[in-house]
Amino acid sequence: MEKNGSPVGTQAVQRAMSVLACFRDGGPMLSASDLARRTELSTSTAHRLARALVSMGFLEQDARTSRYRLGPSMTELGQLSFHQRGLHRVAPELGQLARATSATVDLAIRNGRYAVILIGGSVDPESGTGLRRPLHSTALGKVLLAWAPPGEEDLAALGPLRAQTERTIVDPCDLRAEIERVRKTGYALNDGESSHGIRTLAVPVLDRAEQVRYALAVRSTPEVITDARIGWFAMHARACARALEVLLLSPEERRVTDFG
Amino acid sequence: MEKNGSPVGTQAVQRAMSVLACFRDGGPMLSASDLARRTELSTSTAHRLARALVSMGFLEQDARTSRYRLGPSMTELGQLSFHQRGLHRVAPELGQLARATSATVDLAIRNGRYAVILIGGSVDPESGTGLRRPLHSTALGKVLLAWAPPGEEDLAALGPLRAQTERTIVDPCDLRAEIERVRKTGYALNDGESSHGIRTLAVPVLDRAEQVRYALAVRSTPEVITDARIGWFAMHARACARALEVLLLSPEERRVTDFG
DNA sequence: AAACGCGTCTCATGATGCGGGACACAAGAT
DNA sequence: ATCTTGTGTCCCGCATCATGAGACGCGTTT
Repeated sequence: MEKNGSPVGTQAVQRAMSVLACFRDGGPMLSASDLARRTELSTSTAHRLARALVSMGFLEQDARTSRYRLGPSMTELGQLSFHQRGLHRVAPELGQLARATSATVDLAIRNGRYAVILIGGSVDPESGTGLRRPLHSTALGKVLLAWAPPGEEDLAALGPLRAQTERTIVDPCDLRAEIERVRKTGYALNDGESSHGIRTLAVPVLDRAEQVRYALAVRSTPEVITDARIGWFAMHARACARALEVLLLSPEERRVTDFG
Repeated sequence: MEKNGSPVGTQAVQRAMSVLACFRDGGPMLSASDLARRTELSTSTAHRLARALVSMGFLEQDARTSRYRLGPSMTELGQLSFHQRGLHRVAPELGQLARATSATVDLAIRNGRYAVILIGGSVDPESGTGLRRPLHSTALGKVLLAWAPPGEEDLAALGPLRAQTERTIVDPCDLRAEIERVRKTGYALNDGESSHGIRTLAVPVLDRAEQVRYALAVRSTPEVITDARIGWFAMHARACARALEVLLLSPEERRVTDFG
């Protein structure tokens, strides 16, 4: 994938993972040649890796079309990690925030050069569970950059800052300044920088080590999130973030009819 | 993992996946040497694989303890596959069944030699999201065996049928007969075969190809699920299963405040 | 019919992953 | 204090393993 650090010792593994990573952007079902194209591997290699992944349940192959999709092991380990993070407990809180603000609410984590929305409540193509958003042009991303853990705060590692709209911050210096502002004010704003007529406000969510692990965002139009009401939205978002922090900290506790 | 088919061409990948698989049974955080022990790999290899997985976000390493846990890519792809399967839409239905029957409800998928609970609403150690249950000693497992897809119906591949209680079916012939009965009646029963004083009833959930993809179970004590009421529970479970089938088939449709 | 695209498999080659071993560090045990 | 045991980390030569060209059969398109 990235031509970076890890020099040797793991080529096959990296390639296998990049096969899995295809499903992030590609549709839910990909053919063997799709995989070969997307990963830029030879068909033999892609095919062999896919078979290996199938044999361990990380992919599964449709009997009729012989196309691949993410397999039960992926769902299993994903659910496991979702629960180990305690994320199943936060959904009700997010719904409450969505209703209180009449906005779309997303919870995201950083994964490499992207903010990944783990729980999201919208159908619009820029929000919703599973989506990967750029770090420099979204409120979620700015929050995750502003309090990035040591080793991940390098803006140069983001590569060229692609413009999504004419308001997108494309100059690294401007981005640095913006991120400094986010750190000062405690929240990030995206005012039409990733798509026209959409305004997003995001705040950090801390883990037990007091490090920013997730970002919480409310999205709506500038008519709803007006300049005058930004403070109000920030307050609500932060209150929700604090509630999430408590939920994520607290030990396991479920009832029989809980299905978050 | 299994010493089966795939002869060559994928050793590194299989090993990397078996590193990930450690987290199924092990705790949420494992040290490098834990991984080496569980995978039966040399410490060098386990370490190198773990590093590779970290570099791609499939694992993450705690800065303080240098132990590993499942990483954001795992959560991301897991959530993606969870949504691609449409599973986020079924939780309310499961909750309703749980309330209607005053029982614990679990939805499971087959993964190799296990039934994996993808959504479960209980704290008891035999139920709940993420758990792996044997196929031969659970109602969920019997359902998944009874309508196994071609290539997975071989009971011999299950290995020795380990006894959980004195009622567990350990003879392959008995299991074959039991499975035949499940096919005939349309539901499976587990009456203290995996743990004393627990009775479970499971029914199949079909996908769009009319194949059994999931199993749905209600669990309680024999005092609740009495012999006389088994039919009633089966009916309710099947009704819920049908509702799930419709939900899983229907195209994407969410509202802003949905947080399944 | 011919030309494509696709999924699948084989096989010789050498690049790649392997693990013994070394080192540093920490926490008990003697 | 010194030894012991368990860690996490990294190097580096050897040979095992992954690699990709190519072949084959099968549909669909031209």
